[in-house]
Amino acid sequence: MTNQAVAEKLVDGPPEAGHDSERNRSTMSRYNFLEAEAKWQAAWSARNCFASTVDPTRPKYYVLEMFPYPSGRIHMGHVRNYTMGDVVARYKRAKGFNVLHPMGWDAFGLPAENAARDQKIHPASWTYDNIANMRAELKRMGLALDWSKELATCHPGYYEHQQRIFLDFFQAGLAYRKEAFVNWDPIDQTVLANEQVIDGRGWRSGAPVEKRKLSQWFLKITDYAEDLLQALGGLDRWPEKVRLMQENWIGKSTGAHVRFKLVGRDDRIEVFTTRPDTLFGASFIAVSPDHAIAEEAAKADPRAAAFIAECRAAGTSEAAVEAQEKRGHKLAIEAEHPLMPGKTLPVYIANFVLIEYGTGAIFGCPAHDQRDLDFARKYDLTVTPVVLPHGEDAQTFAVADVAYTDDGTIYNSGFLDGLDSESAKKKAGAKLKEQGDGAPTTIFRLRDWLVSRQRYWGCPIPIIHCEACGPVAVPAKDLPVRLPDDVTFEKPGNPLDHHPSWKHVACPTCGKAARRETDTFDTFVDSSWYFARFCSPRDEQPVDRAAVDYWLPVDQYIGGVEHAILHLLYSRFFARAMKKVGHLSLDEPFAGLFTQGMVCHETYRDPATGDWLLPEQVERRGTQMVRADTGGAIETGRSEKMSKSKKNVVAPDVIIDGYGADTARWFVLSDSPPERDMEWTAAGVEGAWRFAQRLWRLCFLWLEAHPGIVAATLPDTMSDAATALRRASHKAIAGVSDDIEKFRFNRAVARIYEFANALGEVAEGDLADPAGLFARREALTTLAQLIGPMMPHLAEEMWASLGHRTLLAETAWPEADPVLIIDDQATVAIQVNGKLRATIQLPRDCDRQVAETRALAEEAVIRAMDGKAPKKVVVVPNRIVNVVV
RNA sequence: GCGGGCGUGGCGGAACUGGUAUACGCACACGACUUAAAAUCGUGAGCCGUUAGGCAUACGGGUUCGACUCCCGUCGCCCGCACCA
Repeated sequence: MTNQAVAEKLVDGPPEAGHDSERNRSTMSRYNFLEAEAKWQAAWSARNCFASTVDPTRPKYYVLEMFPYPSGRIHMGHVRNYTMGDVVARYKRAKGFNVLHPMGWDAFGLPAENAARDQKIHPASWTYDNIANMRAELKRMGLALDWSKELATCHPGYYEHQQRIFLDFFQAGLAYRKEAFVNWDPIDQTVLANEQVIDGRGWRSGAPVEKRKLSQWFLKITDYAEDLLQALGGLDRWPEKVRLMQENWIGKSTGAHVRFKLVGRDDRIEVFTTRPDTLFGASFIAVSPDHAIAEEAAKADPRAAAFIAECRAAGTSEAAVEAQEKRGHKLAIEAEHPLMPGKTLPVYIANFVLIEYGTGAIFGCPAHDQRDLDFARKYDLTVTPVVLPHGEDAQTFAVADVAYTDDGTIYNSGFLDGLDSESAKKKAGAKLKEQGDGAPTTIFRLRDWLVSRQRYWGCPIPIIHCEACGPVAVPAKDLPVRLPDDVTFEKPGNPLDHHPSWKHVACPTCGKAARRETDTFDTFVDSSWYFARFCSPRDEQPVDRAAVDYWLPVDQYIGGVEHAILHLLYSRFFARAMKKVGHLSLDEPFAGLFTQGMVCHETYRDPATGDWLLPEQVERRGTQMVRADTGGAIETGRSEKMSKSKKNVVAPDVIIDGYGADTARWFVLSDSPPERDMEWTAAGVEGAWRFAQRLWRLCFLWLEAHPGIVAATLPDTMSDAATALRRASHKAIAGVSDDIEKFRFNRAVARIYEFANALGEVAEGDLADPAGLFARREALTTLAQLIGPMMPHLAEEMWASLGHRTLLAETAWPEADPVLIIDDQATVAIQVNGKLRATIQLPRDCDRQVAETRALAEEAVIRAMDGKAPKKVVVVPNRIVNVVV
C-alpha cells in the first residue's frame, strides 16, 4: 500500500475502524482531528501566540531542541524530540514564563552536494525545497514554536555573521592555520576533526581515514581545555553520562615532560609520563613510527623505513589493534638517563606509541606498565621493579608477566628511595626541572579543532591568501563571502577550487593578485552558535547583546546523546570564545540538557530473499507475521533504532494523516521514560488514538447530559461526592505538574489515564446538583488543561466546548488546592513481622495508639500473631503498622 | 581493559527519602450491546494452592521491625572510550 493509499484509508479513523452506518446511528460525532487540528493551528497562528519578545520585567525560559538537518522528511526521532520540547514550552508558558522556543535548519552539509551530483539539482534548491517540506510537516505537529525566528545556516544572512565571528577569533588568536597530519576521508574527499573519526573511520562516510599532511584552519579549543573540564562540575542539570564522556574526551593527565639527551648528538627526545616516580625503572625509549626521529632513521636505514611502512599499513582501527603484538625496531641511537649518570637506554621505534598523544615518544618502564613489559619480554630488556606494593618484601618481590601499575613505596631509585609514589612524582619532577631535563606538566588529549573542509556546500572561510601578506582577513565591508552559484560537481574534490574565477581576487592589503581560501567550515561550526543567533535572528550584528543577555543560557536543551561530545563540546567552546571577543557574557550556553532515547521498531525480513520489509508490508495473521501481499512467512527481528537500511521505519506524516498529531504526540510521550529508547508499535498508536476519542466522548457526553456544567459556579456547600471528584482533579494537577517539571512524561501520561478513568466511573445521574456540576466543570477544565501541553488541539477543542472564548494556549496553568490533595482518611498497611496481613482505613494523622489498637484488633493480625505477645510495634503515620512478635 | 547504565507479569513500564510490589498502557480471556462483526462499555488476571496461606523485583549473601530501593559478591544485557604512556 502506498503512503497515499494508507492516508486515504485512515482519513477518519484507524484501520478497519467504524462503518458509516454506525457513525450515522450514533448520537454524537467522532472527534474530527483533521478539522480540529487545522482550526487550532490557524487560531494560534492568527493570535501569534508563540511569538516572543525580550521583556526584562518577566522571567524568561529558553527551550531548544537540537535543530534538524533538512533531509527532506521528518522522522519519528524528530517527533519525539520536538514533542518533548513542546510539552516543556507550553507548560512553562502556562506557568507564566516568557518562553523562547525557536526552530531552524542545520542546512549546510554533504548530502546536498551528493544530491547535486546524482540528481543534477543545485544544493541550494535541494536544501530549500527540503526545508519547505519539513517545515510543513513540523507545522502539522502543532508545535508552539516562534516561527518568526526561523533561520537556516546556509542563508547568507546567517553565515555572514559566522564569518564575522571567525574573523574576530582570527584577530584574537583563536583561529590559526597550521600544517599538520590530518584525517583524510577518501570518500567524502575532505579532512575531518579528531572527534569526527570513530574507530578510525569517518563519522559520516564510514570509510577508513588516511593520514595526510595538509595546511588547515584550526580553532584553539585547547586554550579552554582546563576550563571546559572544570566547568563540567557546574553543569548540574546535565546528564552525568554526558559530563563523563566530555571529561574523558578532554583527557587531562598530570605528569612530567622528560627530555633525554642523545649520545653523540645535540638534540633530545622529549617524552611525557604520568609516572615520573618510575624513572629509575626505565629500560628503553620508544618513539612513534610518525615521530621525527623515526622519519630521520627511515632515510638512512631501509629496514627502519620498512618497519614504519608496516606499522602504518596495520592501521589504527578496530579490534585488530588490540590483538596486535607489541613490536619495535631498534635504532642506532642511545639516550642518556637524566637521573642516573652514565646509564644509557636503547631507542626503538615501536608500533604501540601514538604520535597524537603526548609527545609521540615514551620511556619504557616494564615493571610498572603492561605494554612496556610485553615489549621488554619480547626484546629481552631489563625489568627493574622500583615501586614496592604495600606489604611486599623488597628482597622477594618480582615482576613476571603482570606489571604492577598501582602506587607503593619507591626503591631501587636513588634519591627517591623510601618515598610513596605521590611524593616521588613531585620530587622527581622538581629534580628534572632543576637540571633542565624536564618539568612537571599537565597535558590534554583534546586537540585543536580542525575546521577546514574541502567542500562546496558550507560557509566560506573569509580569508584571502596573498604571496606577500600571507593570510589576510576579508574586510568587513566585503562580507559575506558568498558561495558562487555556478559550480559543477562532476569532478572529485572541492568544487570551489575548480571554479574558474571565484578564487581569484586582489589582496585587500597590498592589492596584488591573490587567492581566496577555497575551504569551507565544518558544519559543526554552524551549529556551535545558532542558539545565540536565535535570540535576534535578523540583527545586523552576529548577536544583539541585550537579546542574548536576556535569553541565554538555554534553560532546557533537548536532543540525542550522539552529540554528547561533538556538538555540545564545540558549543561550549564557542560560547567562551564569543565571550572573549565580546559577543556574549557567559561561558555555558546550555544550563539544562536532556538526552532523549531513540525510537525503535521491530525488523522484518523475507527469509526467501533476505530483503528487509517495511512495517506496512507486513501483517499479523493469528500469531504468525506474514507478507501482506503474498501471505508468505517472514522473520521478525529484534527491535532496533528506526533506520532506512533496515526499513523498520514509520513515517510521521502517515501517522498524522491517519490518527492526528495529538495521537502521535501522546504516543511518543507514553509508556517509555523519555531518556530511554522507546518501541514504536501500531497497537500503541491505536491505544493513544482510542484514548483521545475517549476523552472527547467523555467531555461531550457530560456536557450533553448536564448542560449546566458550562455555567456552573462554586456553590456554598459541597457534597461528599463532589468533594471526592474535586480531590481527583486537584491530585491530578499536583501530580502532572510535578511529573512535567521532572521530565517524567510517561508518568504524567499514566496519571492522566488514571484521572480520566476516575471521571469515567462517575455515574451519569450523579453529581447533578450545583456542587456536582461545579465539580464536573472543574474536572473537565482540569483535564483540558493537563492534556494541553501534550495533546494541544484536543485540549483547545475541549476548552472551547466548556464555553471559553479564550485560547487554552494563552491560559495560566491550574494550581492545585493543597487542602484537596490530602485525604482525611489514610489506607494503612498492617504487617506482622514485616508481612502484610491487612489494610485498614484510619483518620489521617491519627494518634499512634489508635493505629496500634486498631491494628492489633484485626482478625488476620491476631491469627498471624499466633497467640504471641507483640515485642514491638512500629507505627509509621498514615502508612504502616508493623507488629513484631 | 577502563568508565557508565540497566535487569520488576506475556510486553512497555510504575513504586516519592527504606514503608501496601506489579500503578498506567498494550496484548489476552470472559460478559453486555449487535442478525453479525467492528467500535464502545463492564469484569478478570504475577505464580502455586480449594481455602487458610505460601512464593515472587536476574542470582547468592548482609544491614533493618521492614529492602525493587542501601551494602558485599556473582551472572547477563546495553552504551561510551580504548596500545592515552
